[in-house]
Amino acid sequence: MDGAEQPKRRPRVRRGSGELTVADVARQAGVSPMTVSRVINRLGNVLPETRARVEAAIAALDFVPNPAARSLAGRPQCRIALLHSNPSAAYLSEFLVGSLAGASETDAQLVVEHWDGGDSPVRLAQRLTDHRIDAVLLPPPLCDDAALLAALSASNLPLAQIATGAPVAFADAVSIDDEGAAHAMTCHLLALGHRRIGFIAGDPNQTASALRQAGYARALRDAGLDVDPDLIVPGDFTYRSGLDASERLLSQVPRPTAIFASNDDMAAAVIALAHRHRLDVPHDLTVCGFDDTAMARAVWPEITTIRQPVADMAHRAMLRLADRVRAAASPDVRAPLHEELAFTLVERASDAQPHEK
Amino acid sequence: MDGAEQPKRRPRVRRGSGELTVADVARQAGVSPMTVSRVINRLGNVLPETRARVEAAIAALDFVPNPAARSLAGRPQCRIALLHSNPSAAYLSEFLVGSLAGASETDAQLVVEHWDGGDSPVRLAQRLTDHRIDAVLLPPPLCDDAALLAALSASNLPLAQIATGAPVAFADAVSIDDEGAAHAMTCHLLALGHRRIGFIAGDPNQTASALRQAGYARALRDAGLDVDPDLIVPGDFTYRSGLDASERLLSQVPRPTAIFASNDDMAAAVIALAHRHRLDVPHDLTVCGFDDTAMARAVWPEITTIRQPVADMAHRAMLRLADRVRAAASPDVRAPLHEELAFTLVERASDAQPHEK
DNA sequence: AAAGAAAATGATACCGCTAACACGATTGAA
DNA sequence: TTCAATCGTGTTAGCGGTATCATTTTCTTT
Repeated sequence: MDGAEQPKRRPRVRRGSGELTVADVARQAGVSPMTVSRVINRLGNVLPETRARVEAAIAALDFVPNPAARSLAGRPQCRIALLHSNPSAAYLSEFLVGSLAGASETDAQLVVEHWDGGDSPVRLAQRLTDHRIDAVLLPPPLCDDAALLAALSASNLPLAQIATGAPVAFADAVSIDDEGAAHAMTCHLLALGHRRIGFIAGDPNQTASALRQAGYARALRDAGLDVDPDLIVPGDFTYRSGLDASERLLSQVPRPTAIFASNDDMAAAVIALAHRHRLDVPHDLTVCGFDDTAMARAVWPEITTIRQPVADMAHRAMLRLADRVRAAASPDVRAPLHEELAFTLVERASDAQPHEK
Repeated sequence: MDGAEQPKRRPRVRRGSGELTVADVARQAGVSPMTVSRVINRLGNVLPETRARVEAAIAALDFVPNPAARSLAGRPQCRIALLHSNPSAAYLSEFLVGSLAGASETDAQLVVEHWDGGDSPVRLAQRLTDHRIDAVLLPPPLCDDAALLAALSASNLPLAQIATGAPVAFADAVSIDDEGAAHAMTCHLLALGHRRIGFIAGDPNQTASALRQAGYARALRDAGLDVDPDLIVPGDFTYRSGLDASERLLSQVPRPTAIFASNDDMAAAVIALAHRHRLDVPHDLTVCGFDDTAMARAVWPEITTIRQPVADMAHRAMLRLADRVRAAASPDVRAPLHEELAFTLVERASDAQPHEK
């Protein structure tokens, strides 16, 4: 041993979690870490052959980049709020599942915020920016609140409306064709042979309601039938309103042979009331709903309804917002995009051909 | 200018997002960044006076530490899976909201995973560890699946059972006192004056079912009443089963004056059937449920039920798991903790005193 | 074919925070 | 009084990526 004093520092203890890093992949592929990063992020200027080698290495090692490091190293953080008004809304869980999937895909953080209208929209916007929220996801019914939309937009927050009937110019929107779906359902009832079809409208404050009613009316007209105003009764999407509405419909003479409710809760109410009137569903009365929420399969008979791909919608909206937040600095701010996803008519047990008396 | 060549590198462009850092706080407080970190993480060995100064600086600047940097700098990552079997279960959204709150508090990542029993439990465990899941949150009914629990535990994954009736020794558990809650509800019915109280049992595969039934029976015995086996009918938590069960109860002579269903879906079915029998709820028949899911407020009259603080439960479980994952390296592995949260009896419109005929 | 432009890749320095260690100031024990 | 243990705080070196610039290679162009 020489007399020179040893350097004081000993080799530091590794803190690393032992997980793979870009360096491991780089070694395996015989390139530099930077090239690996380029491949991962699909940045151009990588020879196809190199890219292939790196991709092979990634696959071989089953490498997953560390999101924390990623976001720390320059990629802007991205916190997206899901603003809801009703924590027990039936669609919320599907909503969350979809958003969460989108969030983890884009390495965004999902923050669930609640707003019941107690604060003013402006205060809410303030609260959100204080919480460093970068964008907001708006499920119904909040997606149709004009004052809210205005306030959030004024705070320069990118917005996404989900399942709205009236997309605004300054927000992204993902929805289904409510009018078309209601049209399809009505056609389905017509095809079964129904001619007197009652319709229970939805909450007039939600934009989708009018669209659904329009689809119903168009289908009747297309079939050469008159739209009888007596067969259209108001509702507000609650079970209770469905009870009142169906009472009005079922007391008519002649009674409608089918009732199309604007959502499943009201459809469930129709079934309950029909049973109280000693009517068999679907033998004496066909009932159908809209949304395919848990209620549709909770009751008996299970309700024929329109399925909205809620999880998908939330997923798409999430990706779109993350994109927008990350691209905010760049010059090419894309115009808001209004996307329409396909709905499905799911036939269950509450519909049948009209019964000849 | 001197002739020496300028260093090639120019000052780098700042990539920072302009957000505050520990350094800013340190400057403001006149200490080093490390001391700020110590204060934030409540590590000991900081003079109270220094701590106060730092805390003041944090408050003044409204500083929030960057979670990405935090986890990158050593704190072990923490990915927790919420494993569910039914994406549209009524409680799932509350569940997610609570878990998400816990996740953001502890800087853990929540991953939602679905399992319908298609894969073997062992394969599932494999899949989870492949996805680098560190711990698993189990809501009902999965929290009672013995094979699943065994497989996950064998993979060394910390587990938390939520709302289970039978906590296992090797998992954390957060639940309510199902037996006590059922007892309380039954006492409530007795206090109203009911003596013939029907009971609809829950799915025998879920451990909470037996507890609820036991609570019902104990309350009757406490009141000096016999437990009439004819008044206890089986169910499986579905609306459909509630329909069958209540048919059996309502056809008895004398008819029960109250029916206590083990969950809200079945209670809703009781109401529907009662209406079909031209019975007014609650005038002719008192109905109550359990869980306080969306169904309880969807139907009319709204159902008197037992509220489980699902969001809180998920929240607590989440914190516990994050703790456990982070403490995994340390020697003092705490014993699993079984926690019991308070329930609430929420009175709505489906109960009343028995009506004298 | 030489010079120049463009493309591919590498090297370096961070992002914001904290583990590990260093070090001066107290405090306590011998 | 001297030396060691302790405490409070500062210093250094990463964590695992990526922005930026440097360098090398390849392809044009005249």
